[in-house]
Amino acid sequence: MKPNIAQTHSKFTQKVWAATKKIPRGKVATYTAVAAMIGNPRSSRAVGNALSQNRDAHVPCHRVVRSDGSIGGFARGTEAKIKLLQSEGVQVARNKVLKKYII
DNA sequence: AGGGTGACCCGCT
DNA sequence: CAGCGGGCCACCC
Repeated sequence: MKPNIAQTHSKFTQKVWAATKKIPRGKVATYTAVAAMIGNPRSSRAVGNALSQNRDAHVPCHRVVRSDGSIGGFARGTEAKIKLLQSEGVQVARNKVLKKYII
């Protein structure tokens, strides 16, 4: 269960968003990669948590996928996430982004 | 301080 | 290739 979403975001969460913003259009990064960018290569799970808190489009959270290329999650649904990626030129097949697009 | 949850990951079967 | 189990981490009550 997810009670109420806190408005005050921790340092960690902000770092996650900052790293996510750096992902270039047309490319994608894995949760682990983002975790590594902020200096916590093992916090991939926590990264997913942080991104789930972000409901705004200012952060390209749709450019973050799983390490195996599978889509992962998205507040507005997996379908929407895939569409966004494709609209940016990222090819998706069988609910997975091609490895070549992963940084 | 402790327990539960989640947009994860990896190894084994 | 799919399913299961155990491990990791940050955050909430």
